[in-house]
Amino acid sequence: MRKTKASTAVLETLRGSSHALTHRELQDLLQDTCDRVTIYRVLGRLTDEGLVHKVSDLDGSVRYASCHTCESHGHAHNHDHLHFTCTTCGQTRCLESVEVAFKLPEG
Amino acid sequence: MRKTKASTAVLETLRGSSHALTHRELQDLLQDTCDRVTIYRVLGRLTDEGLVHKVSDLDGSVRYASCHTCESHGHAHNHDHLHFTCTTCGQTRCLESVEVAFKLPEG
DNA sequence: TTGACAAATGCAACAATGTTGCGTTACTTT
DNA sequence: AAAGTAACGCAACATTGTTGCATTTGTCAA
Repeated sequence: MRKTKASTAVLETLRGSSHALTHRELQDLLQDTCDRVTIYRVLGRLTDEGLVHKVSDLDGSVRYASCHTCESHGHAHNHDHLHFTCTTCGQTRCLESVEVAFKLPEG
Repeated sequence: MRKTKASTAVLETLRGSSHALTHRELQDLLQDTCDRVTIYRVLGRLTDEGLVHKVSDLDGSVRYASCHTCESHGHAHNHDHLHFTCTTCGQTRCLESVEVAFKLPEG
């Protein structure tokens, strides 16, 4: 993946945000840095690379967050952590250090 | 909420399905029973009433499932349970009896 | 440093998903 | 059976995401 104006802008914006951003929010923040199609493509690549992860909210809106804890792990890293969405402000953020326990049924 | 051809058809279809369905899948299953806009509106009402719940998949697709365990509880019931998505067949279903434990951080 | 190749971009067009307005239909209640 | 309103169909619109293709721009090797 090449380092371009668009890809660095998207990644920087996500890294600078405390919470997960939608495509629309990124588009607004990036103004005329690049085309909206490019944002979709950059997000796709960043997600593939594991630098960013895709979160879908309870209401169905899709958000992206930079991968703070696992960004150096390359392709095989995992994104397993909770996401917390505030029902008041609507912001979604990663809770990377909260552990979850559950037991899946047989089979 | 009135009992109409569309609302009963949607609810029956969801109840008859072992897994959560997208709007598109419902539309295909219901054929010419009603308009696609009506399906959206029925799903909205059923969700408000608590007869159905909305699940958004990891990939961002929105699905609906009938509420088996809590459908008689009316407005104040909760939908708290896990959803399991098979990465092979893509089906999503409710795991209503699996308990989850985690500890939210202070504040 | 330069030239070449492939990756990435912009633009236009399209596809899919979800929403709104409005006149008409059909549940439900009295 | 009549009346009132919720729900419907249809058309139009809005938003979100995808694809094709010609052009631009990183990157790597000579």
